[in-house]
Amino acid sequence: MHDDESLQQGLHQDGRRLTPQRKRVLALFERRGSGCHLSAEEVHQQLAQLELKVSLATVYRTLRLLADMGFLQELELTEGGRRFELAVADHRDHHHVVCIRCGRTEEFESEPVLAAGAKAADSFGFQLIESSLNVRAICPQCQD
Amino acid sequence: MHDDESLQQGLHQDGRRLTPQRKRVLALFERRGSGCHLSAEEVHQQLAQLELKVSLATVYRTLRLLADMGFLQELELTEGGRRFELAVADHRDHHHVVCIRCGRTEEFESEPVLAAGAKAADSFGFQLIESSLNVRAICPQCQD
DNA sequence: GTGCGTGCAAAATCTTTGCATACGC
DNA sequence: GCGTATGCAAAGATTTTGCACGCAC
Repeated sequence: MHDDESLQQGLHQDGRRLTPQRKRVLALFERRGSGCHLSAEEVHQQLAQLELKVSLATVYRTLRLLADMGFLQELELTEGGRRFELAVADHRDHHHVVCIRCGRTEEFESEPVLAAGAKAADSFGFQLIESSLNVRAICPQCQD
Repeated sequence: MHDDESLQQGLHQDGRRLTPQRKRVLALFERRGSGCHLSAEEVHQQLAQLELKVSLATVYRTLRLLADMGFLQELELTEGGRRFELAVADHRDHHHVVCIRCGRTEEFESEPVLAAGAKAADSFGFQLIESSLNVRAICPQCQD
């Protein structure tokens, strides 16, 4: 579990500052847990509901910052804008099954997939950062 | 290799029409081959260079149509807009290694990855459509 | 001829940026 | 205090849509 201190430490390393806004955004993801995918707009609205206003521009800046720092993970699902989720060590390399009709998303893990991604990166001389398998499918409710 | 006839046939099934614009867009992808990822803007510009003008709005509409029909495949790389590539039967399930710095992309195939995707979809009761593994990494040229 | 498709321009989204002010350090 | 971060509003980037005309069928 990340806390204010690890965030502060990471920020100070680069001469950055721990602000209420940054704490709020990260805390929101932590409250929601590791399986939660949020867009910038959703982060903005959910914080507003909690009476913790953060401007949308700052949400965008903060999401990018937290993703660059490794606290968040950007998803590549392309369904109505970019989404982010908490990057937790033991949860970093899970994958997604997305329903192409209703958007319902399930997660899973797979050792062979991770191994294949690592092997592929290596074979091209690339330095692996992370890999994610997106499975597009139709969920039971949306099947005709 | 798709040709005008299979496109026409698919279109007519749904009361749609074979237009020069639709032929041009699909033909562009076929000329480029199966490994080519193009955004709407790129399709628009490349057609313009060939003196085959298609309005950008129509390019967007056509890309979505062709993807829905299965001629094209939408990629989920989220690097500067959505991209599409030709969906060829024997090439449908390849995966991508993307350099997060320069965007260079390499492709690879992996049987275990396909199997893992199919198994995951099945375990949730989802009907598999396709799966793609995106590996984010740093290419040799961009490594410090 | 019927009605789907196109081009154009406007609108709707989504995201970034410039700048003055506020505040973490 | 110094310099980063924020909020606001404007600009940018990307994608969609309304409408009149054109063309595939």
